[in-house]
Amino acid sequence: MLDPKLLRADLDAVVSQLARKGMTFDRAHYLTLEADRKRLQLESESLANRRKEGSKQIGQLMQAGKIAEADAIKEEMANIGEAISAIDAQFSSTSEALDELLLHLPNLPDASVPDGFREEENVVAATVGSAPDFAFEPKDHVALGELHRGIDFERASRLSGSRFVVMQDGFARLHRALGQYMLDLHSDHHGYQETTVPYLVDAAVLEGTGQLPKFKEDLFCIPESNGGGRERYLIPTAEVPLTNLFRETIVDAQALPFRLVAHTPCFRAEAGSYGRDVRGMFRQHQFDKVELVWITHPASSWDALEQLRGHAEAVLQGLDLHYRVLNLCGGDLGFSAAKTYDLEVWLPGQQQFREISSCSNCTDFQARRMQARMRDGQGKPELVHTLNGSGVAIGRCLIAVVENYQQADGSINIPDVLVPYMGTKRLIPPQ
RNA sequence: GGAGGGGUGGCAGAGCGGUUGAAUGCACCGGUCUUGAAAACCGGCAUAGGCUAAUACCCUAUCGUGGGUUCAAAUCCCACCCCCUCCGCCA
Repeated sequence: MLDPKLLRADLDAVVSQLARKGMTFDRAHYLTLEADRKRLQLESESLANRRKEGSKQIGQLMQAGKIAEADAIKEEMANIGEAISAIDAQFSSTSEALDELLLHLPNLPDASVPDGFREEENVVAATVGSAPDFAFEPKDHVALGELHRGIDFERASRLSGSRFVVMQDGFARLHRALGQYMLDLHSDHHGYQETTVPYLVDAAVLEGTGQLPKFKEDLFCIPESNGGGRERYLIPTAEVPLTNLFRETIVDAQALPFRLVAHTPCFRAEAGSYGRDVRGMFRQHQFDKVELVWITHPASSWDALEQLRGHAEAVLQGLDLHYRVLNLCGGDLGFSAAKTYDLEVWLPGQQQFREISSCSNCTDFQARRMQARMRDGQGKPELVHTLNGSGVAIGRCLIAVVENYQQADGSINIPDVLVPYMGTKRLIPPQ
């Protein structure tokens, strides 16, 4: 959420910054609501003040035994009470409308974010390594999965429909190895605190990180089967529970930054992507991901973003994969992000770079929604900054490994860092 | 699933219809004392919203959450959420 005070103080700046994200802001609607809010709030509060004073007097008169005088004021206060309820009804409906409007506004892009609205306008910040040079026609992961009998879409769809996968044998093992490798790398070498989290969370938690209320159709919702009860949502990323660990808390600034890592499944309805990436397991309703989250002092979040990006890159470097880093343009930024680096890995099967990680600084946008704060010295509590990044998407990483490490005979070499987890240096297709 | 107990400031813990944003203790900050530290003593110390140039003053709200009763609710009533103990069941 943006700071409501910023909208009041410098609406022009907010409007032009939102425009960089491709968002048109309804100025007139906002100004009307804001004017109403101010008028109604002032009115309601001054009436409440009179009632408070009156009630105090009644208390004093009653104790002094002046019942008749007390009764007179009681009558007056009863009228004020009615006036207050009338004003408050209007006030709460305008302030709800205002909150609703505010909850739907995305974070503002940082100055270092390039202009643009299309994917092609993202800026390549770095390109690392080089594509493997195959002396044969490389297969994609679907063909390799078939050859190794390691990936089974057909049986998965019989269980759950499209966009689900079953993996077995070497592929299943590779999937596990990748998760372990990433978790160990981040917790042992990058200083992250390994964390396990719930996969089902309340709506308020998703509101905290910005998935709700605007993107409900992207989520799987789980009502309790007995009809009543509360609704919970399957997490679309571990960013949601990890970041919300700090909701409604005030931490000591000395304890910052907090750096957390979790390996979880992620669930996405993919409502807006019918027909996209239908082949293979690139885009699934359920996938595993190792997620990195930082909770920082507001003064150090930009430095943290560079470090976070480095930690995600280290995963790919360890696997010796070819990738590039994009500085996303304003129009391509996510709802909560002020700046995002995407890591795209080279997939020989598709002959292109595809997203495997996204690292974002959300500044105080999520912190304000969650009321995640810190206390620095004697001052008032201040909002923290939150960052998140994939470190990295496991299923997509598996695709990258098998496609990049395939051999002419269809076997797949195992990257050195994974050998301890795999117990073998090579996956050989079954006869 | 059954039976009880409980949610109050950073923590512990009083208050159970009236000038209570809330006693007291701990923690924390400032000061006195001390060569220094500790102890002791004195003072300060919630959060949010509004107004505002202001992190000043003032106003409003907040004692798990939401409703209700009342001139007035931390205190009474209702619903819900969460936590704890015991029993049963269970990965």
